[in-house]
Amino acid sequence: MIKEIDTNHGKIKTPAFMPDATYGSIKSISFTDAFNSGIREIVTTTLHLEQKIGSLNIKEMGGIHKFMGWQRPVLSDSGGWQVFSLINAQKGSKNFITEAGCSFIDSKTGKQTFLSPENSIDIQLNLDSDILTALDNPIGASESLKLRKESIKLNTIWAERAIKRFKEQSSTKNKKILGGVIQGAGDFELRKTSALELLEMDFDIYNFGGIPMYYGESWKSEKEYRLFHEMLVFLAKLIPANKFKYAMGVGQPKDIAFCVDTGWDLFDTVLPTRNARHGLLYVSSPEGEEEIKYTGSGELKNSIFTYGVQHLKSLRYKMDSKPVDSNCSCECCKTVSRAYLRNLLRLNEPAGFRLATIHNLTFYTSWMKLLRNSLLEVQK
RNA sequence: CCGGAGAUGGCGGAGUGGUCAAUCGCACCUGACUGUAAAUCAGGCGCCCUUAGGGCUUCGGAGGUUCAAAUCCUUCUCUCCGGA
Repeated sequence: MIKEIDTNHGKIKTPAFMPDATYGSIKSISFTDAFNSGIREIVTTTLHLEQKIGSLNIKEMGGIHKFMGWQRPVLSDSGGWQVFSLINAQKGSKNFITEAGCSFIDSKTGKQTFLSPENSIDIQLNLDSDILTALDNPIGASESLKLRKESIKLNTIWAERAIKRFKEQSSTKNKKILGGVIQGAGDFELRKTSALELLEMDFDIYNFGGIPMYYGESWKSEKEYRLFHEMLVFLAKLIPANKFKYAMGVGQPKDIAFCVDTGWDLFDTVLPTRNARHGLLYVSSPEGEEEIKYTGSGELKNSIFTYGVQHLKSLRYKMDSKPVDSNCSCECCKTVSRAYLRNLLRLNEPAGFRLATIHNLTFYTSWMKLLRNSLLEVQK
């Protein structure tokens, strides 16, 4: 469904895709580039900003919008993902999690940052982001049931403490929005428990803390990929219609289409930006190496969405003088050939990263527009 | 001309009797990437067989020693350094 999220820095038209500006920057492009690529809202990360810059410093500099030079909505992630990727997945490191919170050590500087549900909120308020996220505690499906249950319990406790702090600190004139993150890996019962406990707390947004639901490669098997989709459908049904649904880390264009089809509103992923740097370009389907297709089955019943992909560093583009996508009007497609961009990327030239990123973000924003228009058609 | 050093797979550069089709880096090829510790990572990279594995031809050229040579010997060619 087409909805709007009203923030201090403008309205977000959903379904919306927000690129990740993890360190306060969308890698290899400027915010002007992002805007010109159709981006209207972005995600940034609490832990990284706190660790590298310091939220109090950013507050002193006038807040994250002024600091970055971006006057549109900013969503801050809580640092919960780092709990998973930097602590759970790296056993034996000096990082740790307790009920109080979690500690991260910057491997490059040795600097320790402690994140609790409360100070994660404080940090995000210092940043002055528009949409905040409660500190969450993800868990992998390969852990024991006992551990998974404990993890969900802690996730709920943290969420409760986060929303309490949020309500204490937020002023009425400065409207802020808070999201709570549903965890539970690939287990429907645990997900349901997590969702119902969080629903009692009345967050503005409910987040799917999901991708990846599994450690290693296994989650990409057909069976688990199906489970991932089933889980998204399952959770979407549990979340009331007056709440926004944010599928964190999702994902591939076809998965975003699937999520939009099943009622999810917000998305973020590093795929378009990272893949751009690595030479994987998203294009309209006739221009790609193979057709990737999503056929609507929910709200978007009877609609078909297709696109393609180019491994631009491949030899096959060496002498290709066509633009990356002749149906695209971004700076990249208007000015350079595949062959030239391929060269820039192979040489790790920043100019190549920039053009490829601009292209992929333009693709993503067009994709979202396509999905939104399809929803509008259906709603008529 | 004399003395010294050296010639290794696209390049750089290990290896000085068997475990060497030959470490490693670069380049090259293919693939991955999902709330970014990612300009990253994985695999391939003499030829042939679809893989496990096997077969074949390689370490400047030619010849020799040895059960066995990129590795030892002889010789030729070339390169670099020093001295006339």
